[in-house]
Amino acid sequence: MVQELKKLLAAECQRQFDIDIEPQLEIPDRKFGDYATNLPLQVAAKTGKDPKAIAESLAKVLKKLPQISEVKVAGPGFINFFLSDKAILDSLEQGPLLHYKGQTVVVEYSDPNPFKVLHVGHLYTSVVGDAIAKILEAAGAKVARVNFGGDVGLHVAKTMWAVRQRLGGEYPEKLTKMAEKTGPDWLAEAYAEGNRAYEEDTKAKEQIRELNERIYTLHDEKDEDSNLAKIYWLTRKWSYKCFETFYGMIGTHFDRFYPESETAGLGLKVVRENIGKVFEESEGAIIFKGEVHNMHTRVFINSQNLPTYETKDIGLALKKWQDYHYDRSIIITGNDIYEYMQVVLKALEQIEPELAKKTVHITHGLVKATGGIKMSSRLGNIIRAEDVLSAADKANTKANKQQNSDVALGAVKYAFLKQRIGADIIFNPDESVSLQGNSGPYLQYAYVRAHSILKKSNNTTKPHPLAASLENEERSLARKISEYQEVVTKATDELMPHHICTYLYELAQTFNRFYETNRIIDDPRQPIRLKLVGAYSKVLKNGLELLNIPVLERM
RNA sequence: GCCCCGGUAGCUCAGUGGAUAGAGCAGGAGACUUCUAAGCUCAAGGCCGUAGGUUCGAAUCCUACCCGGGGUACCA
Repeated sequence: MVQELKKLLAAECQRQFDIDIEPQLEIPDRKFGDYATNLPLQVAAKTGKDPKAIAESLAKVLKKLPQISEVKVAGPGFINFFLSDKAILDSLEQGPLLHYKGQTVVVEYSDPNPFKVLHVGHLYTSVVGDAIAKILEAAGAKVARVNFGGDVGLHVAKTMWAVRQRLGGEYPEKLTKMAEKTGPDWLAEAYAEGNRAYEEDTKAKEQIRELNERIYTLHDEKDEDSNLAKIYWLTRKWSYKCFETFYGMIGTHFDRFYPESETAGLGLKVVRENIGKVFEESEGAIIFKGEVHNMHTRVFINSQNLPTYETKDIGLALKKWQDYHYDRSIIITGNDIYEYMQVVLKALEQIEPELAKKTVHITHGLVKATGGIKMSSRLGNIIRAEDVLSAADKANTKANKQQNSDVALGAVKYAFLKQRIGADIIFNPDESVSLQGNSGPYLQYAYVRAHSILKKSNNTTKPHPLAASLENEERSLARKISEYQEVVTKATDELMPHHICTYLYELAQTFNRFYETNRIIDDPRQPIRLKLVGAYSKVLKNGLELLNIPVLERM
């Protein structure tokens, strides 16, 4: 309906004032109306005519429409109007617009590294990335969720070095006794050790660099039998197994994992082909000069002749294209690699301009946890993802006297998703779970209440004609429900799921107010009210599903 | 130095050109005891980092500066 009204206003501006303009309809403070537009001010700016006169003239047209009940001209040239009750009732239960229909979108997120710890930052991007993938799917896109991880590179060599120290040499048989469950933490500790040694001990640094080369070679030669290879493949398997378990736990999945070892070859080939065109040699390395593009220079192939992350990322971009022929490629990472990615994308633009044009890089902040979550110094002062989940579970159990991992998970997800993507996130498990207000459990509980009414009504009601008009509080609820489609569209256009959170919270609040003072079952207005509760619970459920927050029928 | 991100109520955040800047938490007051109270109502709380500028209109755009975080050649 919004679309129709916009179109009509645009046509009217064309007819009356001979200008081409795209009208914006805003949802203002409720007392002003259901919609407001500053169109007259925009028209006035272009034509030099009096905005109030323009407003009056456009208002006349709106007044004639059956879906509009009241139109007012206000302030310096706003038009405010109310929808008719019928128009509102007709627009309940509108699903998301399918404006991504027929498009393929690759969404890359989470990106944990094997051989390192799966930390709270990975949990965050997993939740946010999943929500973005979901809203794109709801808009009709075919979405591929992909995950990029460094199974080769300096950090792997650091871990391998410490593993070798711990085993007293390259003795894979000593590892087989270790349970897969404790393996990942053991590796993460080893990484922290290796990293320290790399920085503090020049001899260790030398050995780590040498190991780095050996690990690349191991891939090139498809070595599975040497002692180092046996250690490598076994520990690598631990990591990937741990990732799968984790994604299962938070209810997400990936269509494809791209280990760096699989993108390095293609990246190297393409970078080498473009030496002299895009890249150049400098101090024994192959670099991309960023300064001409107002960026900084980065090394793509180091002087050991090994690919850096940059080259593997170029390989990844090309692989994704080969695999999916996407219309859009979305990459979600921390903002610490913003400038890095700018350089990589600029280099990609020189090689494959079309791919760079289709790529969007979304960056988010750091998660800083408080409220009883401790950093692990053994892992290098890092908070593990599972520590956050278990802290939330504990806080919920304590606050509500019963354990429910769906509530705890919903609380964590909502706490992450409700904030606009970009700035750092301060996460407090106590607040997200045990406290009331704008939280995941509040929304889950709101759904439970609606569900319980609907369930009860199934047994008691007979079909009845609906009331033709709405009472005040019914109207507020109905109006809020009908905003859903616009909100989801906005979230999809901006790739910002937090808009949905804000909306769902306001919706639940509106419902709770209504519910507090109005009977539904055994009330003369039962039929219309049940219709509203039905539409409300549908929208709430749909919204929570877009965020991948568990929807419960009982709590 | 240069580049990027952030700075809104005691705390955590919405609001990114429109009307009197909104929520939650914490602290204060209250109603009702129900279709699930993890709820509802009311009051209190603001130099929107600072100073200029653009505009009919600025938390929002521009410029400079201050504070916090990040990046800046062989890490990811």
